[in-house]
Amino acid sequence: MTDKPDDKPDKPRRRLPRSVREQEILDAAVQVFSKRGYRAAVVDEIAELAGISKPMVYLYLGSKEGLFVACVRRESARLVAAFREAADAGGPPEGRLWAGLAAFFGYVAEHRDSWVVMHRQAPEQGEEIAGELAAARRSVMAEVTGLVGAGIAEGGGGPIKLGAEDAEFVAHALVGAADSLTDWMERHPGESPEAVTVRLMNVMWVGMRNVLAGEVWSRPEG
Amino acid sequence: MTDKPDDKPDKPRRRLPRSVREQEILDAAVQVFSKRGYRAAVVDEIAELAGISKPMVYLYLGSKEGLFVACVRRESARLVAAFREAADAGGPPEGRLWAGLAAFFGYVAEHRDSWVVMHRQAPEQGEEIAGELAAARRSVMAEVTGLVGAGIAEGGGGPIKLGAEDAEFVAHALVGAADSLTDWMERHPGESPEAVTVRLMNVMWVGMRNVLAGEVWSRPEG
DNA sequence: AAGTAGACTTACTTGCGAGTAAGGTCGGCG
DNA sequence: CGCCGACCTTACTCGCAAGTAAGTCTACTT
Repeated sequence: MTDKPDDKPDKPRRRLPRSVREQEILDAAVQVFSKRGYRAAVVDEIAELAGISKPMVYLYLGSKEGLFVACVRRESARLVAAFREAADAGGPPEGRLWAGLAAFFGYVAEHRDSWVVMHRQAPEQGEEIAGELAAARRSVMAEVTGLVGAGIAEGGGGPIKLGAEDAEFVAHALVGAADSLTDWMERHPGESPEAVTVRLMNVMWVGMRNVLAGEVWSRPEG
Repeated sequence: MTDKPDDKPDKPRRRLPRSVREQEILDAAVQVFSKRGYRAAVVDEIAELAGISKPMVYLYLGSKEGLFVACVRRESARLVAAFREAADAGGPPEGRLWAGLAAFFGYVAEHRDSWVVMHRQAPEQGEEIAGELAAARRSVMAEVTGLVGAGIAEGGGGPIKLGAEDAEFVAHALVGAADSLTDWMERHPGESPEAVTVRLMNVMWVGMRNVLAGEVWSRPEG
């Protein structure tokens, strides 16, 4: 409790190498940006949460904007990595899509801040920020589109022909649904990410499969 | 309407009754909030866009927060009204869901600002704001859940039993997919809201229908 | 015409938060 | 030791934007 000068660093000002401290700053920034949004986030709060003072943040990350961009880059890379690792396993596209989505839900459930930061920011100022957010979304979307496209190609023997545009459409629908379902998951803590994935596959994959098989829906009349 | 027969049409410094001016302020506010996000939006800009000066905004709406809340209330009421009007027509739940979703896409395509304001704001500060946004989302979700539930009940003759929880799940997936697809629509201006709705129904409704008929998807094997 | 109420403005005050200057502390190494 | 480079701080500046005080203008009533 009482701080000994050098024996047991219970909670003294730890002196950390830059590489470590930078990651801690990013950890704190993701939390605060996620909670408050970019504009309402206060750099002082991020610094305090990281256990240092504001000038360190500016020394290491340059500016609030640079800090945010670094967050988005790191977090989107993490999500894409999680998705890819799960989906890169062999097997049919169906199983790989399942694995990818399950990884997605698992990631979002466990790192909710990360997801909110990279996907739920208002289209606020800054060409730089807008571009970085767009890039992050695009990279996630590209992963999903790839898998969906593979699924379409596999089921391509039927009477319906679907192309790249359709894969993009389904990918958008899937990602949007997944995003919205993270809210649903919060109100249903009993449901595991895997269970949610199965539910989603039941609605969307079965639909796609049957469309490919020829069961096309069309507007009743009116 | 009728031009005053006095001086320049260049600067028509119109004097408007409060009820009218308030609506113009809200129109401007929705534009600016949508473009910049709540926190980055500047009241002066809203006032200028509405053709008046800042104190009028405060006189009529009380505060920036009050202004935002009023926007969210008005816009979400509009969207719900559009959805309800389309979906209240008779016919099978399937057709009503189609009509509701088509109205939704139509609304979002035509009043993009409105949608962005009520659904894409960061979870910024303010219990008041957070509550209002949550209420807006809930009212939209409730509409969709109702229709989906009706669809489930109609198809309830099959071997699979789905309940209120499942309707809520599907509604979340639908709304999220619809939200994300508004981005897709921006890159495919050729696709009408109706066409997008048909695509979405093909993926999701067909899936739901077949799940109800017994075609359950389950995870291949790990 | 004179009075009044409500629409509208200019010109502030105030606080907050991004960014910075200037320096403090600590460990290692000649 | 003494100094160097890294980590880290206190204590500012300064601009921007929320909110307001105090008044002006005009349409309408009597």
